[in-house]
Amino acid sequence: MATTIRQVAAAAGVSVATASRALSGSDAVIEATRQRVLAVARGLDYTPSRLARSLVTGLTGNVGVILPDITNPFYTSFLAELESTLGAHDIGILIGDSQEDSDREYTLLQRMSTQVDGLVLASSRMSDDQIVGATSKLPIVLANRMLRGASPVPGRLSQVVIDVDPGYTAAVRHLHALGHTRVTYIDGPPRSWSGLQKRTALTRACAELGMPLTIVGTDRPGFGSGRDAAERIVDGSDGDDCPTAILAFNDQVALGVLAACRAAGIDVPGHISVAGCDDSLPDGLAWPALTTIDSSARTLGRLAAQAILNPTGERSESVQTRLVVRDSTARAHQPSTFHSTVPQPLQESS
Amino acid sequence: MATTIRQVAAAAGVSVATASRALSGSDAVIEATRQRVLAVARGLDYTPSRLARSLVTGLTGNVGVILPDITNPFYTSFLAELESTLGAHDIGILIGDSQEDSDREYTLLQRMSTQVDGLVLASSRMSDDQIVGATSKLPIVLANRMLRGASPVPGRLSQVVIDVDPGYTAAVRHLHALGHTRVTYIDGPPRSWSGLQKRTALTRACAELGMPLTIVGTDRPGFGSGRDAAERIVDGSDGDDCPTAILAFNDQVALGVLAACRAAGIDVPGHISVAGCDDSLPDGLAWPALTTIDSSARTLGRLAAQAILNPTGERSESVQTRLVVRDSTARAHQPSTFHSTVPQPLQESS
DNA sequence: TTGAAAGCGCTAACAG
DNA sequence: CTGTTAGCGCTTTCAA
Repeated sequence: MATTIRQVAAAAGVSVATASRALSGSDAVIEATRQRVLAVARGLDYTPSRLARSLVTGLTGNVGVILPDITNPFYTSFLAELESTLGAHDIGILIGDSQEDSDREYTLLQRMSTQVDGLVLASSRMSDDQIVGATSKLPIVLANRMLRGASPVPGRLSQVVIDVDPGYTAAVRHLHALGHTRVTYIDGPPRSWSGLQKRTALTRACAELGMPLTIVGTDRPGFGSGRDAAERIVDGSDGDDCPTAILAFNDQVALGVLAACRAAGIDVPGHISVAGCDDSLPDGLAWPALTTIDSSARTLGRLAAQAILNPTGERSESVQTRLVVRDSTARAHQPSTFHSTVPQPLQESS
Repeated sequence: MATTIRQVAAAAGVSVATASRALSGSDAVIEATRQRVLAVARGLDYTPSRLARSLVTGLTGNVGVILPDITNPFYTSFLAELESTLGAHDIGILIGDSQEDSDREYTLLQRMSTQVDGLVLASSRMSDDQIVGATSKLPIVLANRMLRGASPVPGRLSQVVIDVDPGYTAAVRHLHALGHTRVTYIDGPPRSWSGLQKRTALTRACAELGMPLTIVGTDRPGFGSGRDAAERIVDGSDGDDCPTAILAFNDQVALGVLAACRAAGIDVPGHISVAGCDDSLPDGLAWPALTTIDSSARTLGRLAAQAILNPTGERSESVQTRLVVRDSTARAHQPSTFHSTVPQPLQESS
């Protein structure tokens, strides 16, 4: 059995109360006593039980983090920043991977609820009602997701998001200026809030410029989805309706697009321009260097950590985005090289 | 305040003892009573406090996982498998990122020690003594690391590792058979146990074939390190001592090597062959497709989870490895042609 | 089959 | 400044 505070107290010849005070750095202890207690504690290799402490104080010193896919670099960066910021405050992290499944997310939330002081829900797939309901058990930080305006935001809910609008709008304008006429967007998972934001921004920006937009969905926003989607796009097109540019939900998806193009012998950016989102790739990973939208998962992690550390009631912060132009986007390929120039009507599913 | 078992008991008209029994599925409760308690509990939205339960049972239902870099896909896969396996048994996970730092690792261990039932140390950078010492506080599963034979292995320590020897040996023989004469190995972090294994396997295999081996180190085993190391290798060599093949600590490093070669106009595998380790890349990510050593982080995660679930005293399991030949390794380039300033086409006759 | 009571290890009044 | 006392929410003897 591990050493308890009672043994420390006994060995130091003081009461448990005094031992507790000495150990927890209360100033209501004379220095000599404190030193004695501390020395004894060290000698006995005493580690206070956070469990017992939590039970009485009602504070656990832990926060729970639930995310859709711990294998996705976006969440991994987010988590790294969160962990290091909170770790510096001696706060521990309970982690749960919901695997994009809202039921599993709820189960995890339940399991964590009695052993954490708060919860960070990254890209939650739960309904607004479920989330609002959960705030009655715990303070919650919603990351990369916002409640639809309608529902009243409870006091114990913070929201930190990435405002993708400027970035995606700039991307569309950038492509338009380069003469692109048909752009396809490869979206993220169906229930993704940020996917909705991106679709919305793109739809608006394209409409403003009179550019047709095609949207295709994926289940998981990774390399494989991007590659598969791009293969379908390329295979399913004759020259006429093949997009001149592909925008992706994130850099991983864009990487998949680049791979599919390479495999199909399609030059990027010669024939098709490609852009990603997150600016998450180290220099040189993508070839050609990927035009992307700078949206830092790390920054989001920091904001989430601050919301946890500083729960000033409801709050809502957002990370700005901007376009980073690199080598994967260029002047549009001349349609004449394709078979025909007659524009086709494109369906749009948003 | 959340509902307590006392309130449930009161509302159901039974004692807390009975309520507890009903809730925890003890058979010493008449069915009618159980149903009543359960109904009341549901009505009150009761969630049992794991904290309180832990305090009395001495079991937390959590395990801690400490790893060197949560941003590294290897650990991320490992963690995903671990989380999902343990999650299925309703076991929670406390996570800690040591950032390759053994002091931080020890701090995390301390912090977790009173709120977990066991600890998984992935690629621990702590000393054997520290690890052995820690087993007195907790059952420990060492993943991707073994104690040096000397120290007696305590009963509460399990070790699950990847046996890289077959894979790296096969890689060396493969290169030798292709006529390679100078191979350079780009290693992982200084204190890495698996790095030591790899160096050892390579050194032996090369010695057996009379092939010289150069080893260069990195701090963090990622894309950037691989790229930088490869740049140095290429820049620092004139044609004569430039390696004909580069082996890497893992696929991320190998990816960096590929990028550096591409940037320098060096053809892979025409001029230099490259191989990674882990077989962690989705098909199409690397170009050319990467020859690698199949060593599954997921499998390691599963073994670690089993060691936690089934603590049959000391145990030691290992995952086997084998070479997966793809397109990044080929017949060695003839030194005489190396000095040409123009990159050579891929094909080569033999 | 149920209930009363004794803690798990710790902190937080309240006295002294 | 220090000690005594009462729990935090739960499980688990031990009796009934």
